[in-house]
Amino acid sequence: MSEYTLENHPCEEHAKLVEELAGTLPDEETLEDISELFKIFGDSTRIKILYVLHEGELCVCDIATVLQMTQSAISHQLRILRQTRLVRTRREGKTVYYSLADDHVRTIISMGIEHISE
Amino acid sequence: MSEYTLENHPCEEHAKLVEELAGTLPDEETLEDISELFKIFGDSTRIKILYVLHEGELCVCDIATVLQMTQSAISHQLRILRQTRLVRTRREGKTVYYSLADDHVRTIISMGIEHISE
DNA sequence: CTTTCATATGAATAGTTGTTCATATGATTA
DNA sequence: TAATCATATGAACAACTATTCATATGAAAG
Repeated sequence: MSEYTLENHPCEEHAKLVEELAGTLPDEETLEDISELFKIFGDSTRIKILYVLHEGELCVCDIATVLQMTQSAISHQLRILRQTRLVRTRREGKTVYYSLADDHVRTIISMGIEHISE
Repeated sequence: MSEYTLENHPCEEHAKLVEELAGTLPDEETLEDISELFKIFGDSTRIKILYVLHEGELCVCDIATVLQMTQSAISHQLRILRQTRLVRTRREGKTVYYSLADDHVRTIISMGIEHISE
């Protein structure tokens, strides 16, 4: 027995507050989506990719060169960024150019940088 | 051979741009710190904890009750949030109250919510 | 001092994730 | 059509992580 319920709650006085909060909590799916979004930013390779795309579009091999990583590793990460719609692609012959999907991504990165530099 | 260098780069025309970007990229440690920060937000349990603390301080067992999880699981996650200075603690007898460390945390969560609702 | 309560933590485990290697796809050029 | 180039992807593996269970700590009450 270690999972508390609203019935056997040990801090009796908090019961009302707890019940209220349980009501205001967004649904599981939404909270899952939010954490999934942040999970994308929680990898230094992906942060680096997003950072270099900050300036403008780049092709896959250019990103690999700048970050000194293999084309495969970069491509795998770009797939994740593409699936979560954080980056956009543009094809030009054999080359595929990647760029940030919108300014939202920029803002989130800036937010992280700001928090770190304190 | 799959790791590109500035020397054997296949997209000759991009060489200059690539070299420039390599220079503007923040140092490894900073980028690691930023991704580490986002990694904290990349777990739904921690997001939920931060969300319920949004309203005000709560003790460990109250958080466990609201989130319908074990005290142990919550305590482990609170340790991570404490170590990364995203939450603060205040002791009152046997009870330990947790609250958000600063408004920065609030802003980041709002950011995530905003991005999701599109 | 013993018991009880709230919280913290170590060890174990199951699930997840990032990179590598090999190979496939899809577009250009010879 | 064959060869080459840029990119994508599947499988495998190593590293990491969140939860559970058992137990420890530390404070209050009896």
